[in-house]
Amino acid sequence: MSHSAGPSRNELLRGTLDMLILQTLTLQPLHGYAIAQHIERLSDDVLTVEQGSLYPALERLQQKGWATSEWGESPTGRRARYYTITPAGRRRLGEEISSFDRVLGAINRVMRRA
Amino acid sequence: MSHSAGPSRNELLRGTLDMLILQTLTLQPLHGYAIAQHIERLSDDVLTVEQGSLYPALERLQQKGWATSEWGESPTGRRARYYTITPAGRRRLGEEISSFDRVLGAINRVMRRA
DNA sequence: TGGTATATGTAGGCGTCCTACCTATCACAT
DNA sequence: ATGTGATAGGTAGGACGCCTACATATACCA
Repeated sequence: MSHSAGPSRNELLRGTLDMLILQTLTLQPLHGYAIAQHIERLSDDVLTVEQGSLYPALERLQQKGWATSEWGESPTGRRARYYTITPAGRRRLGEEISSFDRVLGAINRVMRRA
Repeated sequence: MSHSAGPSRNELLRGTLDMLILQTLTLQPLHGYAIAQHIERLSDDVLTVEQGSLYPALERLQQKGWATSEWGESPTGRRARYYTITPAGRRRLGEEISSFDRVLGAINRVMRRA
């Protein structure tokens, strides 16, 4: 175990993982482990990306045609699968952002702070 | 059917329904159907609250002690179960709002718009 | 020699939501 | 009178997305 005690609370809004991964891949192709680290660090460790969520998500993105992958070598010299966002993936990301903002605005109106 | 064709897209962020219901109940005790309408209308019909989501959610809230209910009569003269938020429910609502804002801030940082 | 970080994955379970259904009452139009 | 739509409450079954836990392997360092 790398961190202190306490039940690691589930800090990820359901349905946002694909968006976060696609956004991360707009910067550069990355392997899964690095994608997770990037999301966790940019979020100041508020978000956690478990392997059991990450790899199925990456599999989904490929099946939908939003990312491709190929084996490569990480900076540390280990084998790693590098993921690249596709043009369809960029379009999809735009749609997910729009939808997210739309729903978020709606939530804020219900919460009386729009 | 009351609305036009097309697969009614799932417009509700997973995990936010309890928060939206509790927030609605801070205004006044309401019955389930009216809660759903209130959320839908305040959200400009962006959010939809299906009965299959609503009633299990209300059941959850009662089991957790965040709301109580009693039978009453709606303005239209029909029998209706009125839900009231408890003090514990108000505390819970505060926690859910804090958590939501924390995660939202984190997402915005990852999406590079914090 | 063993532990930690890196790296990829799978299996099984769980909660939340949706679809689809059912019942019932009341208002209103046909 | 008949039926349609809005109001009102509910259940059953399944899909989906995430988590926990496990399994494997390599590189590096103490």
